Amino acid sequence: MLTQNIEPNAFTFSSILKACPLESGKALHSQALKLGYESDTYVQTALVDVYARHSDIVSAFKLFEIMPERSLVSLTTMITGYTMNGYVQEARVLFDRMEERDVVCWNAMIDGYSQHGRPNEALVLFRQMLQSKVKPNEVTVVAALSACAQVGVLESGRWIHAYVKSNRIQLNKHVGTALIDMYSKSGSLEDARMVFDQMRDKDVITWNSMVVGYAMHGFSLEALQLFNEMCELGLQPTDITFIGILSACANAGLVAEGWDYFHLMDKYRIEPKIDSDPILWGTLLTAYRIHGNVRLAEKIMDFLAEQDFATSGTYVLLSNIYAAGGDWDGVAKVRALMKSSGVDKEPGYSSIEVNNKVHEFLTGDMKHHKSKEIYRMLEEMNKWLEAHGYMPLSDVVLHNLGEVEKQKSLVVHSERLAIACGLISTQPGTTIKIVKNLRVCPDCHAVTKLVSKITGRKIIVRDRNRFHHFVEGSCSCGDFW
DNA sequence: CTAGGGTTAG
Repeated sequence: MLTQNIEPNAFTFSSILKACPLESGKALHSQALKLGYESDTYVQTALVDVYARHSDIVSAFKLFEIMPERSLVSLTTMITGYTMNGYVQEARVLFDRMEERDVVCWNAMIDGYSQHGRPNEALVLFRQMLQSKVKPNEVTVVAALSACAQVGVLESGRWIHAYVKSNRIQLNKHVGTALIDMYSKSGSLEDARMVFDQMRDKDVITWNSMVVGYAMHGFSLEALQLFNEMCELGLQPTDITFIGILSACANAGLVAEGWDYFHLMDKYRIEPKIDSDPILWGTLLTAYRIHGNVRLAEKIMDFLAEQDFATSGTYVLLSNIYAAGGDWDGVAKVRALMKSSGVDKEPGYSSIEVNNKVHEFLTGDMKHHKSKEIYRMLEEMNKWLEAHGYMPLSDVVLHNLGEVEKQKSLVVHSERLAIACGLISTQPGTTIKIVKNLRVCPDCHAVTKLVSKITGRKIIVRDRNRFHHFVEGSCSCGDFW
């Protein structure tokens, strides 16, 4: 166009600016200035978008600031730009100042929260949207379902599913996959599978989320079965599919099959790749915990601290390695190190959803309005455990306490409080679902197995990485986690 | 003509 000496107009600029690399964006920016399109609102908005998409939030904001008129679209573009780069609060300030809001702008804000680890705020905003006169659409429910999946709130997720049905929101690929993901992360594989089976228009991402769902729950054979089905249908598995089935093989101890699938990756031209070093080091530390190799664990830890890879999780892991060997000086050393490096142990909590309300528990929490009954139930549970000859696994407790105190502190682990709450507030025989922010501790794992046996209840626990289905005294993870 | 969706092990 330029070589033919035809002058691009504002529309040309804004359309080319969509999906263009940063350097071309900059070039187009100066072109637009030369041709006098700098005050065109479409061009300006597209430029804000280009800069924000390439993490140049400063340039984006500079442009946004000098725009003579702020339209709904330009404000939404800036909100999206902010949230894309993690400036969720700044986005919210703009959002709150808007005089009118349409569905896209609500979606941008809700999704911004959801994609940046603030699912509860996403859900609060979603409820506010329902009160407003703007109707949610497919995009809204996908963002809201993703938030439900993160928090693990099955009842709220179900409500949104019902809302989809009764408000003529199309159950397209995106909505369907979000539903599958929400159901499996909220502990209901049955519902996830039901949505999966009902969907007519499935793509590889839909299949992946079902495969990953099965793998996450420890249903390895189902995951492999589904993988075979998708291959027979001629679908090309992706790296995520392989993550799902390889972890399924690992959890089920299917070593030979694991290698077969690993070699199959070649056929689909998928390169083995590792994209998160710190987590891999954490895995190595876990292995050293299992094998009690303190010296190597220390070496790794020094390295991690040096590289700024150390997280509260890796410190706690090292501390547990010391604690398991009775090295309380080591434990104290790690504590001091955590303090000096400004890393806090992430407080563990467990939550349970009862009647659409989420009840959250910290260790030793007394804030619940039914605390008295919950603690009475805990005592009851202890009696059951004692009668079954249960020995507490007190090694796992982080602190240097006497044996009696250690056991006391195990008894009030947040997971046990949540289970006690579930036992007193749901019908006998119903499944109890718990969500935890950390990994399950070995003691709580053993206790939950026994409680499932004694009460005849199925207890489903979602921890930081995966699901545990406790049924009749055993767990779907096969005690491997 | 401008803005917005889904899956991710250890």
